[in-house]
Amino acid sequence: MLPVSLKQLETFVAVAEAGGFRRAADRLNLSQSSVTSHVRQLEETLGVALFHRTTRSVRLTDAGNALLERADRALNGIADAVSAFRSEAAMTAGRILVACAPSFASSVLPNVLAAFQTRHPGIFVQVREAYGSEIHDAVRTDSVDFGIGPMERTDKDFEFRHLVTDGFVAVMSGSHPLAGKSSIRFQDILDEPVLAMPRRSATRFKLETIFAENGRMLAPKYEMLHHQTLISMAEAGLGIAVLPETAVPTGRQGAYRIVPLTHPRVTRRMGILMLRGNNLSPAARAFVDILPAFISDRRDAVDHSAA
Amino acid sequence: MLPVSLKQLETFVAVAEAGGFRRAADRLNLSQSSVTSHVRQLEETLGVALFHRTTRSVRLTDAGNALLERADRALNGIADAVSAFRSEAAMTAGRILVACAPSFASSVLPNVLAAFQTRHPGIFVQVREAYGSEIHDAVRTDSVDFGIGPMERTDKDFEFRHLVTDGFVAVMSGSHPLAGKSSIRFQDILDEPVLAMPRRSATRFKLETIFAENGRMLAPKYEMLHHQTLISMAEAGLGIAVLPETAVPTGRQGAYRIVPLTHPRVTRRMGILMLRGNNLSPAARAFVDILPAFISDRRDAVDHSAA
DNA sequence: AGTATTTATTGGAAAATCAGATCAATTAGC
DNA sequence: GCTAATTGATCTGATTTTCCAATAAATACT
Repeated sequence: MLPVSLKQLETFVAVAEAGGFRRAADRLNLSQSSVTSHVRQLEETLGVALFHRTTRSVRLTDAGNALLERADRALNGIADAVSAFRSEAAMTAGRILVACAPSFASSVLPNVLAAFQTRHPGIFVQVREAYGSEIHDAVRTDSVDFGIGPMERTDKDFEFRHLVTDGFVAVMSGSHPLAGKSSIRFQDILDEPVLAMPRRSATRFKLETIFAENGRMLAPKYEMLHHQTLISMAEAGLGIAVLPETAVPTGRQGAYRIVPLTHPRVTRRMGILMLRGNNLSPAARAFVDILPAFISDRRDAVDHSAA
Repeated sequence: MLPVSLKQLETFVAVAEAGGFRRAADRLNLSQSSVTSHVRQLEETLGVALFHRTTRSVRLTDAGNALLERADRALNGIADAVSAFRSEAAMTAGRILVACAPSFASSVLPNVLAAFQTRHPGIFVQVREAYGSEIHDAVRTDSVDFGIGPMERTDKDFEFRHLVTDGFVAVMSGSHPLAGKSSIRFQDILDEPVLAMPRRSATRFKLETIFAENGRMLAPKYEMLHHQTLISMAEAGLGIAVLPETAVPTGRQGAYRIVPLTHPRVTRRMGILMLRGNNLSPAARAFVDILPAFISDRRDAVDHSAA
C-alpha cells in the first residue's frame, strides 16, 4: 500500500505552482491548515524537505523539484484517464460494436441508428451483419458489445432480452395463384420454385428443416445474399421468396404480395444477446435501452423475458 | 481536486492482477468488503463498470483494461518516486556539494570526509575549494548544499553555524630572528618579505587591510596558490608566510616555526554557511551534524551561534 | 441436495481529514 | 522605528471517511 495519498501530492503540486500555502489553499478550496499538514505529512513519509520556507516565500528544494516533475506526470496521467472515462460515461465519446442479424439490420435498426446518432453524436456505432451462430460466437468471444439476433438455444452463458417474435412470410408476384390468400401453409410451396438465403443463414436452416420434415429437399433455384434481391426476384415472378417477417418492408409495397406462412406457425424469438454478467459500456447500455421503443408494430416488444 | 484516490486505484489494480476480490484483499491486507467498496466507488465516479463479475469469476471490461494500463503506469511512477526519496532519506544514495575554504579543506575536512564516507558509502560528497566571497555566492545561488568558510559580513539571507575561530600565524624558518618568540605583532613583519596567497583570498584581503592601516602597501614577493607551498618557501628562508591558524599542520613540524600573530589579534569566525530557511537534504544535514565533532582542539567548536 | 467459495451489503467503530482560532515571524508602509 | 498586514505553523473539536466483522446472496463442486 502506497504511503502517500493523491491529496498530498495534489496539494504539494498546488503549493509549488501557486508559490505559497495560502494561495494553494484558495486554489484547492481547502483551509490553509490542511495544506500545511498535507505537505508536512508528505515530507515526513518521504523523509526529505520539499520546500524552503521563510514566512514570506516558498521555494522548492532540490528534492521538491525532483518530486514535482514526477508527481505532475502521475497526476496528469490520472486526471486524463478520469476525464476520458467521464466523457465516455457522459457518452460524448465511445464506440459500440454490434453484431446484428440481417433481417433486423435491414428493417428496424436503421431507425434506431438514426435516433441514437442524433442523441449521441459522439458515439460511433458499428454494425456487423452476421447470421445466428456468428452472432453467438461474436458475443461469446466478447468481440462485440452485444448481438441482435435469434435466440437459438438456451445457453447459460448468454443473457437474452426479447424484442420481437418473428414469423415467416412468403413473398410472391401479385399475379401468383397464391397471392390472394390471407395465409398459406408450408406444404403449399413444397413444389414451388423457392428463392432462399445462403445455407449459413438461420432462415435457410429453418426452411430446410421444414422441407426435410415433409420429405423434400430444398433445392432453391437462386441463392441470393440480400433480402431485397430476393423480393425483387419474387416480384418478377421468378418464384416464391421465404423470408422472416421483419425483413420485408411493410410500408408501400410494389407489385408483390406478402402472405404469412402458417401451419406450422414457425417463429423465432429475436432479441438482444449479451454475455451473462457482462457489464455493458454506458453507450452500449443506452443503445440497448432505447431499442425496444422502436419495436412499434408488435405487442411482444415489451416482453423482456430472459432466456 | 481529483475525484479518485490512490487507494481506489491500487485496489482496482490489485483486483485485476489477483483476479478476484478476495485474493486482492489478502494481498492488500484489507478486508474484502473494503475492496468491494473501493472498486464500486471507482466505478461510480468513473461512470463505467470496470469488471464483469459473476460470483465466481472476475474479468476486466474494456474500460477496465484501458484503466488498468494507465493506473498501473501512474502507480508505478509514484511508487518509484517514493522509494527513490526513501533511499535518499535513508542516505543510501544522494549527493552533497560543499564549497569549502582552503584552510579548512586542507586541515579538518579530510578527516570528516573519511568518517562520513565509511558511515554512508552511498553518498557522494563533492568538495569545491573556494575563497570567502565565492563561497558566499555559491551558497546564495543555491549551487552548493552549504558552505564552510569565514563569516565575513552579517547577511540576513545567511544562516551561520560557528565551528572554529581562526587566528593568523606567521610561519618562518627556524633560523629567522623572530622564530624564538612566543607571539609577534603585525608591525614586526611590516618590513619583512611576506609570502601571501592570491588577492581574492580572504586571508590576503585581511592582510592587506592591516598593512594599509599601518601605512604600508603589502608587496608580497611571491604569490602562491597552496598553503603548503608557502610553508615550504618560508621554511627555505624566503620570507614570512602569513596564514590562517587552521591551515598550518600542527603535528610534526619540519624546519619551520609557527608563531601566533597578535596585536592586533585578528580572528575570523569560520563555520558552516547556509541559506536562511534552506532545508538541507538528509545527507547534507547528517554531514553538517557530524562536523563539530571533528573540531577537537578548540573550545568554541560547540558555540552554535547564528549570524 | 449439500457444502464451500465468492462477491455484495450493512452497521458500528476507528481513523483521518478539515476548518477556525491563535501564534510567531516577517514584510511593507508611514 | 513603529504599526498593520500577510504568511506559515500549531492546536482543538467536529465532520467525514475508511475499515472491519457479520451476514446475505449467488454459484460451483461433490
